Amino acid sequence: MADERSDFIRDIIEDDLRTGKHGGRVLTRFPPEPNGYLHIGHAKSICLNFGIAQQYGTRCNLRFDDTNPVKEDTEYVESIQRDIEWLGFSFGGTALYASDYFEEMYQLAEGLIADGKAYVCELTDEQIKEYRGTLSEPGRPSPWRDRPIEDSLALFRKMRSGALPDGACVLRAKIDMAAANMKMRDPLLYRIRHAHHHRTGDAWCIYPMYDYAHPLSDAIEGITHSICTLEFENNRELYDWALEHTRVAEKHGFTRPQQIEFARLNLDYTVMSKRKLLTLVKDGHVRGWDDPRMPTIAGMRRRGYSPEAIRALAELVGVAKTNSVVDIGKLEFCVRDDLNRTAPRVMGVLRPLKLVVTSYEAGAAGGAQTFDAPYFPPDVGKPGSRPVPMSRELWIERDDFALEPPEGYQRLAPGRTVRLRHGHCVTFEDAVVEGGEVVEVRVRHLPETLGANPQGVKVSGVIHWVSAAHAIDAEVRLYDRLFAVPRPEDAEGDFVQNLTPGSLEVIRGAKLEPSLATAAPGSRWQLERVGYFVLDAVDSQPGAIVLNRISTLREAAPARAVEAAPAEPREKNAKAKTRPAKRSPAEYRAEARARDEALAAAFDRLQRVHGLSEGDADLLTGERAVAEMIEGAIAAGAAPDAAARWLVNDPSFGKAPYAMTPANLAAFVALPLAGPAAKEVFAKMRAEGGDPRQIAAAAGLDQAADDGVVGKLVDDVIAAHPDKVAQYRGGKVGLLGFFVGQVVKASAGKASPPRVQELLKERL
RNA sequence: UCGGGGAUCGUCUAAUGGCAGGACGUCAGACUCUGGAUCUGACUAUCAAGGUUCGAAUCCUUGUCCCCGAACCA
Repeated sequence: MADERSDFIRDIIEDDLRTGKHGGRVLTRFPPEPNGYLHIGHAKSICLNFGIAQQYGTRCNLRFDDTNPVKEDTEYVESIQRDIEWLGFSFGGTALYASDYFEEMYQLAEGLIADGKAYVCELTDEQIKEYRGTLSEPGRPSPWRDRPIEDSLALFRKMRSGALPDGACVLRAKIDMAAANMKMRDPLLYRIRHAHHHRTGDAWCIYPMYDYAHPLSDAIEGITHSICTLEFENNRELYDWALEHTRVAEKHGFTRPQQIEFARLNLDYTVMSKRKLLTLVKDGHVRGWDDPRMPTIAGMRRRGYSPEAIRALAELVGVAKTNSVVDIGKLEFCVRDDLNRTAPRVMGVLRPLKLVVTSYEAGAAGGAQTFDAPYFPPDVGKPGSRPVPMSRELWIERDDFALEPPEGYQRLAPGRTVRLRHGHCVTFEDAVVEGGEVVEVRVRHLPETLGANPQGVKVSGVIHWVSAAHAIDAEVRLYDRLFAVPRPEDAEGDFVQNLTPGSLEVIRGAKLEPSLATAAPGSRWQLERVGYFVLDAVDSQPGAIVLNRISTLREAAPARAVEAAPAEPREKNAKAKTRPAKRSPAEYRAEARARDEALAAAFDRLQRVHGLSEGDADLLTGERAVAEMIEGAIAAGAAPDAAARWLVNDPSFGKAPYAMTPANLAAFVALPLAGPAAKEVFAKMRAEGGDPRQIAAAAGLDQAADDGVVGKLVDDVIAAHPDKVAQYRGGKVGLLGFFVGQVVKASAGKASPPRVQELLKERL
């Protein structure tokens, strides 16, 4: 893997490696819950986590997140392992299980209780919900929150002992019922579940919640980068809380893992949620989890998609934090791109029409002749060929003959000559029509046209064919997109209403060339001019071949059906509608001034006395610290507009308290500093305090470089980039910024950019 | 008492104050014993407005839109 692509997660890992954050270790994990089949969205995550492990020469743990016995099953454990290995990744043959850590998690929970960090709560689930408050209202503490530690400990042990029924009580973290992040309002750590677990059997009747089990599992294994999807952003604070207060990583001699969230894969014309996929299976809209129309790994495998194609898609779509919906065409591209290079070409006719070559001898063998046809076209450059028998009676595709050809039709029609792929050219003689339908076409072959074009005759195209006497029959299953609309989950009503009505078409009398008789189930082929197909791994038998269409060939414009996908206005989702409106920072500042006369007075003064704009005055009077800073600086002699500019454009505005004094600020704005140098000094003064003159002097920024020095740097930069200079002189004036940047960089920030620009313009 | 994220060609994704680039797609052409593949060319973007700066996709402000969070699910 020479040019490994990067992304923001790999950037973080690189940084951590550089700084030695995890002692140079990298360890990822893929943590599915065994409650469903893996789908293409999981594939992206698998490629990410296992891909990183490969790239850094480490391991990715497959860990089943099996903390909810009522939903989980070994059937899923097995399918998940199979799918990961099929995708081409290795987890060392042994999967890990969160349930293996139940005892340690339990002990750590007792520790939390002993530290006063957790308590047993006897509120009912309705009460817990009620006490939790809402998005815009704080919660109230549970009456059990401050019960004695000993009581909680005894009760927790009783929970474990099995003496308590489901729902009697739960273990909760004691964090903050008023936290703005609802995940931190005393979240549940353990609940009672008298249920049989697929691995631990009946050993436990209490089970840890995800938010507790997950960080602990990561830490126990020594995971360094715990990569998950965006919806867990709110959980990160709790993830860190659990690590901090159990100190579990430290107990295992590891650094604490870091949770990083990325955007899950969404594909248009597809649904991806486990619940909806389960509905499709259970309600019989598809033939099972491995139905070739399903976006499951098992479905795509049966459809004939290769692991390489799926990995290529993951590579193609990249990793970022933007919610996105990937064009399903990208998947199709990856599939075709892979198959073009790997699938041998053979011939097969889906909807047969009899073609009689009258110039051939009559009889069963029909003056048989055999062509040696290569499996791959020259551009693919792979070896191999097979014999293709030819005879008097052939099958051709019904679509490849037209009595009245439409414009641009490059196939057989009255008066025309076409090439039989790998064989002769044939010229139309006659068509037999019965009941308005063409039932037979008669042609004469041109003997000298094997490997050569006929003299003086136009060849209207190339069509595929199969010798009728030698053909083998096959069932062909043509799959289309499962959903007819780009976003099946968006439309109101049930998503199954958006199913494509004929997403599976079964053709029974297809005719294949005889070489396919020995093809292996699961093998992939291109039926030339028709598409890519795979012998169905389940239903295809020797003598009774079943082909699944993996994909059509890419079709050029004239043949392609115009598919209009009108962009319906998206409807806001139901949850978004219930969310309370937020107030803006501007509203908060206005409220602060209404509350605080001093702020209101400053707001007024800054505008009327010091001449600041209303906008700046507003920003500077939202809180005391800022108002005092600007007014203090002005009192110390600072120009009001300059001081205001620096405060208002401060990247840390409102994020951190000022370390500088108003006098520092006043001294700063009086300094003859500009450009990056000024920013550097301001940032340091703001963060650490101190006299800006000293800061500037210490950094050597108190004096701008003189023209002589700058002039030399300009000459150096011009000499170092002759190609850019040529482009600039050729009219690419945008490059001026590039040159200025180079010179300023070379001067370590001392050159004055406006002066550099002048000098550059003179000399370019 | 609301909090956390996000917005760059039609789509996905780069550019971490200095040339808005790549891929998919679309269109046009070349080539072709697959209407495939390949090749060439074209197309199209920084959510909006203000500000800072020699220079802004990137920094600041305001606004708009989207996603996530109130399971004893993960």
